[in-house]
Formats: sequence, structure tokens, C-alpha cells
Amino acid sequence: MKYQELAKILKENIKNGDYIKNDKLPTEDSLIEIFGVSRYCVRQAINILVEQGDVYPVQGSGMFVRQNKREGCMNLGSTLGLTHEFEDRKVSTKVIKIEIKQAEEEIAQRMHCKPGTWLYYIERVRFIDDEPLSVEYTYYNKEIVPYIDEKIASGSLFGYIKNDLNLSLGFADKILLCEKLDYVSAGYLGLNVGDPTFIVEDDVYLSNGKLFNASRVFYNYKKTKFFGSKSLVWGK
Amino acid sequence: MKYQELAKILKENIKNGDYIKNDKLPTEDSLIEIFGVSRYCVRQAINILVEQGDVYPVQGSGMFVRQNKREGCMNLGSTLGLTHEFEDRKVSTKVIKIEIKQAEEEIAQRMHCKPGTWLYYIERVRFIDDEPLSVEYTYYNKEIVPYIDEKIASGSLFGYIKNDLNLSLGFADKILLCEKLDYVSAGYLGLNVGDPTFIVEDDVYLSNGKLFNASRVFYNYKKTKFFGSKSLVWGK
DNA sequence: TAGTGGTCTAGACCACAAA
DNA sequence: TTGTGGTCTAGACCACTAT
Repeated sequence: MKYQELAKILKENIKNGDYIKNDKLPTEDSLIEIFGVSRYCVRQAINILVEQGDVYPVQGSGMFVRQNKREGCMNLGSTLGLTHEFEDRKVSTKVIKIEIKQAEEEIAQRMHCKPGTWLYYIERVRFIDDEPLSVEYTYYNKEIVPYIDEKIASGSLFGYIKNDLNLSLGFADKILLCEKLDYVSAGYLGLNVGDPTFIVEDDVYLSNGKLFNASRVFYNYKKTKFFGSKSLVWGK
Repeated sequence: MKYQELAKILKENIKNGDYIKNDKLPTEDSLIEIFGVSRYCVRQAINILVEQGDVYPVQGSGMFVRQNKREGCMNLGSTLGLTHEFEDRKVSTKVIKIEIKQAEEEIAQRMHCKPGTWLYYIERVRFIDDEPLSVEYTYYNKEIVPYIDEKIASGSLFGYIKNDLNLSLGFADKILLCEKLDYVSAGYLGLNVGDPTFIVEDDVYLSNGKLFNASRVFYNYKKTKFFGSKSLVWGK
């Protein structure tokens, strides 16, 4: 997977300010030569940067590096994971609850499994610099993720699934909305009942198309902004 | 641009239920043969469908058609435009204000223009089936969009820019957040002061990289959900 | 083992920006 | 006119699923 490595290198170079002189990436032809790869490979790599809002394309002119930092924004285009999103700050987790239960009708439907399927149900509060950022209510299909304990749940569950269980992640459906906080979540976030909360519902699939994770995450609205960059070329 | 046309055809076919029998698109090789295009072209087209959440890929097995409708969700992956998003419902617009003013320091910074640049400032309320969905506060750079009147502002401004001014859209930066409603916006949306509101801040660029539009849109939190599908293959 | 999506190459031509 | 990104082709091989 050359293009992913190339994307990583380019991202690193941007971070190091290698392209500050003219705010542009090297041309496609240069990158082809420098890294000894094909045009296809270069474009795949650059696509990743475009999706993540690191550069923007101007046909006939170049790939321009973004200078805006958009501080405090979480990136909708990059992979989930607070640890990665806030790598220069302290990220911690408090596990509230771990239960094993059988899927009832409603959750079975959302998890694309049969009623009665064994599930893990986990509640966690995530902290940035010791201040509560979010509360997560998550289900995992036990047939796919056979074991979770408190130690595992305190760390990066996705890292565990990828690196320890050797499962490969595919894609995630996200629904974003906004509601008034209930009593319980408000307590965890240090906010008041009825205050706004930014909610992200994730359905996460393995690369074989099987859904293994369904979550509902309440964010502290005072500390949460999401950033995304969208191409508009194929607009009706 | 064959791949965009192909994407359009495939989208139409999915809508018509052509692939319901086995929930899959034809294989890449089939599509190559059927439409007489190259593999590259087919994959570009399918990528659009993946980004818009119409299909999901399972390597070695096929491109599966999604059956979930996700009713009431606006699609983050497709192009902006309420008219397009709610094509089977009545979309209307009330123009509150159109002003021409010169950019002050703060807005000049956001619009990437010099202080003193002439801007259109427009306030609109958008209705779905005669119920208020959102309030928009938008700036347009008058050097790029030289003329807007109330009639134009009542319709699709992006359509006007594309079709009448013949400008080509490039990409949009989006920031999503959540706040308490102020008095004015609450009035427009028929909600109470202090109620939650889902806010989308858009910075929209032409394909030549020039920013022409900066907006802040307040959505009625009771009627607003956004949907997006994300690939996770390049997760650290 | 056969079917199907994912990665990669080499090379051609088009569209747009800037000098 | 030159530089640079965007589209497209033809063909090879790899990785994963399903049987």
C-alpha cells in the first residue's frame, strides 16, 4: 500500500513546514520522480490529504497547503479516536459500566443481528486534560469482539480490535444531531439538564461488511467543533 | 467526464430497485463491459456512491447496496442545497435582509479579502413544507458575485452562481457545532431562547481556490440530522 | 479454486492557470 | 506557450470471499 505510506510522508512533511516556501506540494510529476511511484499512486495519496483538509487542489496551478489550524476542531474526515485527535493533550477515560446482555428487538435491528445475540454494553466518560469532553454509550457484538474488560475499555478499543484481535475496520456511518441534555449525561459532562449537546451516532463496520459497533456519544457543546472539507465537483 | 455520468446512472438504477435481487452492483468487469469504459472510470463512479453512502464495498465479494433510507437526514457527503436534499417536499425561502457593506477586519480575515472589500450580506429563513428549518447569515464577495437581488436570493443562490454567472464550484470547508439559541434566531425558527441549535459554518471556494461565500446557518434542532459515511482504511 | 474488489504501472490527452 | 492538475485507457498482479 504505497499510497498510504506516501500520504503519511506528505502529511509529516507538511507538519514540518517543508512546503511553506510557496504553500504548494511538489507537482505530481515531481512526486512521481521523487518517490518512484506511478501517477495513480500519487493521486491516491493526495486524495487522502484533500479529504482531511490538509491541502486543496487548483487545476492548472497546484496543490495548495492549508495554513488554517482550525484549533479545537475534531476532524470528520480522519479516523475516529480522541487519542489521535488530541495527541498533544492528556486524554483519559473513566469506565462507568461494562455489561453483557442479549439484544432486544430494537437494538438487534440497529446492530443487524438476531434478537438474543450476546452484546457488550459499555458506558465511558472521556476527558481531555481532566475535563469531561464526552459520554459514550456503546454496544459491541460479542460474536465479533468476544472479550472486553475494564482495562481494555480504559484504553483505545479500536486499537485493541485492530492490533490485538486482528480485525480490519471498513467504514463507519455517522449521524450528527443536537438535543437537550438529560439528567445523567449532564452530570457526567458537568453541564445542566436542558443544555444543548452535540450527539454523534456511529455504526462501525468491519471490512467484510459486518457491523460490530453501535454507539451514541454526547459531547460537551462548549468544547466541541467538528471540521470537514467537501469537494463540490459532482453537484447536481 | 464519463465517471460522473456513470455515477448518476448507477444512482438512478439503485433508486429504481434494479439491483434489489441480490443487493449488489454488477461486478467491475461487468460495468466495464456494459458501459464500455475503463476500470478507472468505473471505480471513480463507484467511489462517489460510496462517499454518499449508497453502497459499501466488501473486497472479494462485491459492492453492496444499502437499504437503509435514513429518512430525514441531510447528507453530508452530497452537495449542499436544500432543494436537492428535500426534492419531494416543498422548499421555500424568505429573504430577511440584503445589504451591501464593506468588510471589517474580522470578516475580511474569514473571507480572505482586504478590509474594505465590498460584500453582500444576506439573511434568509428556509422552510420545508412551510415550517422553518433554518436561518442563514451569509456573506458573498461582490468582486466575485457582482450582483444579487431579492428575486435571486429567494431561489438557489448556488444554482445562480453556477448556471448564470458560469463560475465553477470547488470545495467547501464546514464546521459543525452546537449552541444555545439567541433571541433573534429563536424567533425565526419558532423555538425558545436557550434552546439548542445545530450550527453549520461554511466557507465555500471556487475551483480556482478563491473563497466567495462564508455563512453561518442555524438549524432547528428538532428537525435536523446529518448523515455521513466514512471509510476507515487509512486509520492510524 | 474461481470470483471480485484493491493496488499499481505506463502512457495519452484534456482543461485550466499563469506568465 | 508552458506548467500543472483532471480524465481516461489497457493491462498486470495482489488480497480477500465464497465454494
